[in-house]
Order: sequence, then structure tokens, then C-alpha cells
Amino acid sequence: MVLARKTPTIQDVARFAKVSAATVSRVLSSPERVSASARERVTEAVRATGYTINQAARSLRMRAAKTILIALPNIGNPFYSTILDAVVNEASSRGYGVLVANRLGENPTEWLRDYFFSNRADGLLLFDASLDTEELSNLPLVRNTLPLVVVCDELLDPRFHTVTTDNFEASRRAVRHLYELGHTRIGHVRGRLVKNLANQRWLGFQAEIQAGGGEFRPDWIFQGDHSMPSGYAAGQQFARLSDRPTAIFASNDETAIGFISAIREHGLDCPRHVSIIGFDDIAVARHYAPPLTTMRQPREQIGRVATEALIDILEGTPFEHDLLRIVLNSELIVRSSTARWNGG
Amino acid sequence: MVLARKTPTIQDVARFAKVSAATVSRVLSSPERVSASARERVTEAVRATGYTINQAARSLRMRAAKTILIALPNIGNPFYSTILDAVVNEASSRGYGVLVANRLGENPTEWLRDYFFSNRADGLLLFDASLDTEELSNLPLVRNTLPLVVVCDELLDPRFHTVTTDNFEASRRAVRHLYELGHTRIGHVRGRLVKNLANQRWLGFQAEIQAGGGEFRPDWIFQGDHSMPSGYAAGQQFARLSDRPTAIFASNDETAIGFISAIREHGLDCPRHVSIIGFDDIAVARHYAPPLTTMRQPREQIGRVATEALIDILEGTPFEHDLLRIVLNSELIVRSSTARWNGG
DNA sequence: GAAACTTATGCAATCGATTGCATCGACTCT
DNA sequence: AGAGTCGATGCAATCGATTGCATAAGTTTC
Repeated sequence: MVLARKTPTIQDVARFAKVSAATVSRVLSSPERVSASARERVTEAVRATGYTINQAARSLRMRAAKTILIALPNIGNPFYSTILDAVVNEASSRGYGVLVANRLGENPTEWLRDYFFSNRADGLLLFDASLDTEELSNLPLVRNTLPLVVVCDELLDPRFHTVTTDNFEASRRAVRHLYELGHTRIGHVRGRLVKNLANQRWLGFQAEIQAGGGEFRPDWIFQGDHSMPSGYAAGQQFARLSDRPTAIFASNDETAIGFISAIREHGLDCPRHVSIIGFDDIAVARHYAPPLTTMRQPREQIGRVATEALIDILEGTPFEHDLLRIVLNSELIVRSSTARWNGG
Repeated sequence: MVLARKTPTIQDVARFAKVSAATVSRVLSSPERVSASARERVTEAVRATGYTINQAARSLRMRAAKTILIALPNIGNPFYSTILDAVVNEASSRGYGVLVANRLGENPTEWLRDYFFSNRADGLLLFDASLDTEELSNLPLVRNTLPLVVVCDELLDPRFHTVTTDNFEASRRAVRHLYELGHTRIGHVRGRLVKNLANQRWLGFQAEIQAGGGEFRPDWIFQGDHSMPSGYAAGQQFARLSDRPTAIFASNDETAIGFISAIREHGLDCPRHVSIIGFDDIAVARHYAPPLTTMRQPREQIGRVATEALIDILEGTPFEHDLLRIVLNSELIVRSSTARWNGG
């Protein structure tokens, strides 16, 4: 029942090493400015006392929390969880902690403001661009050198740093893949268009349909929201159609999976009755039945690059960085959910 | 190009409201101790200045960061991401931030020690019990009133608070379900036994096999690690078996999915050639082909209850709480990956 | 051998919020 | 009217690390 002794402070270390707290601090942050003998004694003292820096004190003095905030629309989505993984790894390798915010509630701007000004986080990775950007950019902090990187979901607002993938081009590539397999009757399950990401995919779909000379049929466009249930609903609608497309470009894998599971209940098979291509290449995609053809997003890379960028911005000299605009490429992964169409 | 003005401090608010900083502080934490007129002026001043509390300063003074740390073995796993979701929601509704640690590296104990003593986090939700508990419990902080709750993965060490599900019983229930469908030849894909959670499921499997008078065959036990690829490997092994079981209890859904996708490549079908039951009920389970029969863990509840417990411990009087030992129940969800066995 | 310089280290102020103690005024009670 | 009580508020110390400035000791140069 020993009571935990008080955690040692820098003063304790100083006393132990018979130097001043200032010297200890210097040993820790810039060892080359301290004599070898003092350095040695301090190092030993740190070991002996089990000293760990008090981040709260450090944050207060330095006005930096060594923490970044990641705001996600939905952690539950496996797409984001892989990215989160990469972000956490990259951040912690650079000595940063990662605070998670999920589904910013009623008043997202207020919320973010609190996090920043309250000195809990130094920078923000924003994956949820369905925010009022006008309001956002009015925050005093968010001005020229904004510690904010918008990831994946691109804001149209040009004032923010962004890391995205080539949603538009990748979507065209997806549709082209269907053309290449002989499909001409192609449908689409959209995401919610308030998300620019979903909008880009939708525009890419339309552009390629037009370019390929395919048929554009409004009744072959299904509205989803990137969730499995919404894909399922779309699949049911599809099954009830009298005149069906032979291929579907689903705005993401979860939608594709929901879709396939729905049509299967209606006795329809993928890819025999309809080819389906998804987007993201989430982990289940290759183990689904059928294994999903999809546009793979470099998720690990997205997380890593965005985090690197944010920390660079945080640690670099203000105004040194121009507006960051990184676009990563997606890759077509052909599996078995799409197949050649032989005239039905 | 206006430079962001300095963020207002409690002193600024005090000056504005013509009171002392102490009074402002009191208005914010215990308004009833302040006169109505002062309270009003302060509230107005807060609004006018746009004041937000500086958490770093508060943490320093209060020795509490209003932050909890969640240590996961693998965020990428959708099972954990749902729990994380619940944890973040519950925590933020009680004013706590959530710091994420993933796959504690080389020296997990060191790592955790740093987080605690450094005052970055007040408490820990530990989902990864493959730690050296001996070492862990030697940390000065981790003594009687440990701000630590072990979740899901139960440590055998009885000194820690835990929130778990009934892995043993649920596994027996899963196997019983297979018996009820007429199966007598039942195999198992294990998780790594260093995890007590996996071990419990394995023990439950064995217990029920014994109780049900089924056949216990070592060659029907496959070693996995709760990942899809490991399930896939197990499935391949299964397919090569000359004398196969007619049903498999997979230690989690990801394993089950990998397994099914592998046997399908070998021309085997689930549930026609083999029934498979998983564990967890992750989101894809119901949309998989076939929809997965599984033991559903109350994931949202797990996350919420564990977080509640941890924060209660943090905010309650020390020593008030006895050792916490919460066990939640899993539920059998019957879908189509298991079917009646008609004598093969 | 003294001036000029360099290097190592300590002193003390600072970051912003909280809180025990002291003070002050208003009110009550005898 | 004087003593005692109570509520509201301010003063000032405190939490622990950092850093500009000052000082002391040691080194170089003419």
C-alpha cells in the first residue's frame, strides 16, 4: 500500500546532479551547450530519479502542446482507421501526440476554436470538409500560416493546405475499366454531394460517360452516403429496375459491398448479372465474395504525408511555406467483381 | 494579412470585467460563489474577448490534463475502431480529450510511463494486454488507485480494473450453436494465445467440445492472429485437408472472412461444405457473402462503459472504488454462414 | 600581464490558471 | 453601539520548464 511518491521535477534532477534547473533543461534540449561532466551527471540524475518532463509546464511556457488534432467524420469507417493508423505512427515518431475528434457536433467551428486556443493542440488534420469554410477561415488563428491541413475531402476554398487523391481522374479510370470490359450501360452510386470528394467522383463518372459515348441514364444514378446500408438500399432499388445497367461504379467499397449483398438477396449475382467497381480498397475488399475490383487509395501514404506536412508547417518558420496542394494517385486493382460483358 | 492577435487570457477577461482574475476563475468553475452582478459582467467579458481557457496552464496547476490515453493493438481493425468511436464520444461528452496510442512499440512500459508522468494523460484505457504486467504494476503510479482500465483483453493479473465480455461462455455458445445444427466435427481457428482473450475463446471451444461429446482433433485447430490474412492461410490449410470438419468456430470475424475467401478459391462453399461462425459482428459481417453468423460483442457499450468507469475513477475520491470487474454479454447472431448438417 | 573573448552555468522572470488566506463591508444580535 | 457572522472579492503563492541576461572561470592575443 505504498503511496506513489510525487513524480520528480526538473528541480529534483538538478538537486541530484548538483547543478541548476537551467542546466538540466539545457542538457535535455541542446546537450552540446553543456560541459561533458555536467551532461554526464545530469543524464545519470535523470536515470536515477526517473524524471519525465512535465508536458503541461512545457506547453505553458513554449505555447506548444506537441499534439495534433485529427477530426474525422466517422472513425468507425475502416477507410479512416487505416489513415488514423498512419497518422498516429508518423506523429509519434516525431514526438507528437494525436488527439481524436469524431463527428464534430453541433457547432464544429466553436469546437475547433476551443481546441486550438486552449492550447491542447497545435495543429489540425481535418478530414471532414463539410464545414462552413467561411466561418472557419474567420478564426483569428486560421489566417496566413494556418496550422491546418485538409485531407482527403477537398475544400473548394483555396485558402487551405490540402492533401488529396485524384478523385476525378481515378473515377474516370474506373469507368474506363468498365468500358474496356465491354460495358456500355453503366450506373453509379453517388456519395453525398456536400462532400466535395463525392462530388469529384460523380463529376469524373459523368465526364467519362460522356467521353466514352455511353448512355447517361438518371434512373441508373443511385444516391448513397458512403455507408454499407446506403449501398444496400441502392442495390435493392437496382434489383427492382426493369431495365438495368450492366455495370456499376460505386463511390466507395462499403457502398459496393452493401450493394452486392442486396442484389444477391434478389437472386442476382456479381459479376454475372452486373459488374461492380468500388473505390478505396479497404481491407475486406480482397477477401469479399467476389473479391472487389476497386480504385486503391494510398491510405497509408495519405496519412503519413498529411502528418509530415502539418508538422513541417508547425515547426517551420511561419510564412516559409506556400500553400500546400498535394495530390496522390489512386491505382486500379482488378479483381473479380468486374467481368467482360458479352452482350447479356 | 492581419496577424492573429494574441489569445486572450483570464487576466484580459478580468480587466474587461473590472474584477480580479480570481473572480473570473470562480465564475467559471463555481458560479454560485460569486455575486450575480460580477457573474454577469464576467460572462459578458468572456463573450466579448472570446476567451478560452488555456488547458496547459490549467493542467499544470491542477495536475490533471482532462485527457485519457487509449492504447490499442491495432487501430486498423474495424473492431477497435467502433470502440474508439464510443470512447471518443463518451469522453468528450464529459469534457475529456482522447489521445491515441497504437501498437506500443519496443518498450511499451516506458512509453506509458512517459505519457502518465508527463501529465499528458490522466488515465489509460488499455486494449492491449500483451504487456508485461509485472513491469507495469511496478510503476509508482500504478498502485492502489490506478488510473487504468484494461478493456476487452483481460489480464490474468488481478490487480487491474477490467471491462471484458464473456469470451469463455460466448465461445461455448458459439460451439453449441454448431451442435444444434447437427455438426459433430468441429474445428477452430485460434487467435494468438498470448492474448488472454484469444485464450479464453480457445478454452471455451475446448470446454464445449468436451461437454458436447464432440470429437477433438488437433489437425482441426488452425493458428491465426485475428487478421484476415491469417484466416485466409487457415482456410487454405483447411482446403488441403483430406478429412475435414463440417463446421468451424473462428476466433473473430476477420479470421472467418479470410477463411471463407480462401476455401472459395478452392471451390468449397460456405455453408454448403462447411459452416462457419465468427466472433464480434463487425460491420461487414451482415453484408458479407454469405452473411456471417457470429457472436456479437456490444462494442459501443464496451467503449462507453470502460470510459465511464475510467473517468469515474479519475474524478472519484481515491480508494473509494474497489477493484472494478465488469463483464458484458455477447449475443448469438444467426445468419447464413452456418447451416444444418445433413450427414454430409 | 592585462585586455578581449569564449564558454559554462546560474539567477530570476515568465507562461496562465487556481486557491488558501486575508480583508472588507453589510448585516444581525444582544 | 459594539461584537460577531457571513458572503464576496482580492492578493499572492504556486504548479514546472524555459531562456535572456549576468557572471564567473578559463583561454587567447599582443
